[in-house]
Amino acid sequence: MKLSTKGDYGVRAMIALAKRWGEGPVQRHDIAQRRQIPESYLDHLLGQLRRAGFVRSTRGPGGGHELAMPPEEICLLHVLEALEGSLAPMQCVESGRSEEESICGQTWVWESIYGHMRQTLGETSLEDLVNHELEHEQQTTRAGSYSI
Amino acid sequence: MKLSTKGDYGVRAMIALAKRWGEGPVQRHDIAQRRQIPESYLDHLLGQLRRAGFVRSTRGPGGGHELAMPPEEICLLHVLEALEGSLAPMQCVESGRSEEESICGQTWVWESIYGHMRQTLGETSLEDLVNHELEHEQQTTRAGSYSI
DNA sequence: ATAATGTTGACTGAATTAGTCGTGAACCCG
DNA sequence: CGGGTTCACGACTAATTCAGTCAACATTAT
Repeated sequence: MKLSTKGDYGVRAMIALAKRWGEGPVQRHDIAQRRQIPESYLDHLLGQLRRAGFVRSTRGPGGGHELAMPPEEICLLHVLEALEGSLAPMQCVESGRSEEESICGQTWVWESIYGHMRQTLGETSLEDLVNHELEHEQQTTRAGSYSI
Repeated sequence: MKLSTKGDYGVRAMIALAKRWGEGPVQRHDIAQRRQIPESYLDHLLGQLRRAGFVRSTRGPGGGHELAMPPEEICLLHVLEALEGSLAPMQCVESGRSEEESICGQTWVWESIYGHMRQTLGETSLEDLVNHELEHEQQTTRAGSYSI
């Protein structure tokens, strides 16, 4: 039941872009370094995200990548599905074949879990993730600020 | 985010055993056939389930496998964890390392999803699965009973 | 004894994942 | 124009995991 690194990395990259929303293109190299993603691999992910319409890229000096829409309009579910395809934990959950149901016997449980997962991921936008991260940063900054 | 066939097959096998609870040992061959599991692979799964204490096996003629405790005392979560190890969708969800949090940025979402998943799987016993299956069988039987 | 059954671990093939690399294309600047 | 910067794409590879087989062995009923 692991999320692949593809999904993980992809979301990290999107968070990185969301954090710079409105500040012009961010370079691949920059994203890779900040979020610890192999740069040449990041290429593929950005490609998929661009084709899915979430990212806009410009070449040449001063080029880079940026979100194609505001962070609050992009939810985790769509990003992950663009990268990984369906997140369904079992075949029969997606296909809904009742023939297999009698052999498998657990479809209904996984359907429930999958439904909840989709809802949670669907309700969480990049903006939420960024805000959450900013809060966390404030805390650690405040804690360390005695050292001035 | 797929569940491996190991987990799927293992649960199928446990349902098969739960359905025969109290009727003595069931043979590997029987389980494999009913639930469409490769018989030699089922071996491994039963081994793991036995070592985890869910299944009791007896050798020799008339031998086979049976649950080591009543179906209502075995939940899906424990069965799956015995087979697959942790079901955590990401490393950092399990380890709870806050250093990675700042790079990954999505841990809290997955923690929530994982928590819900564990709760659902923990609340679902083999008995529940068997009952659900019996209800479903009744429906299909009733629907076809005009053919007498 | 012997036949039926479970037990174990080594082994293998296939599939998927996780990348790398090279070439090319667009763009900017002088 | 020409050279440096940056993305774009596809071919290729390495590593890992998954799924499954097989053979030798242990235990028990009769």
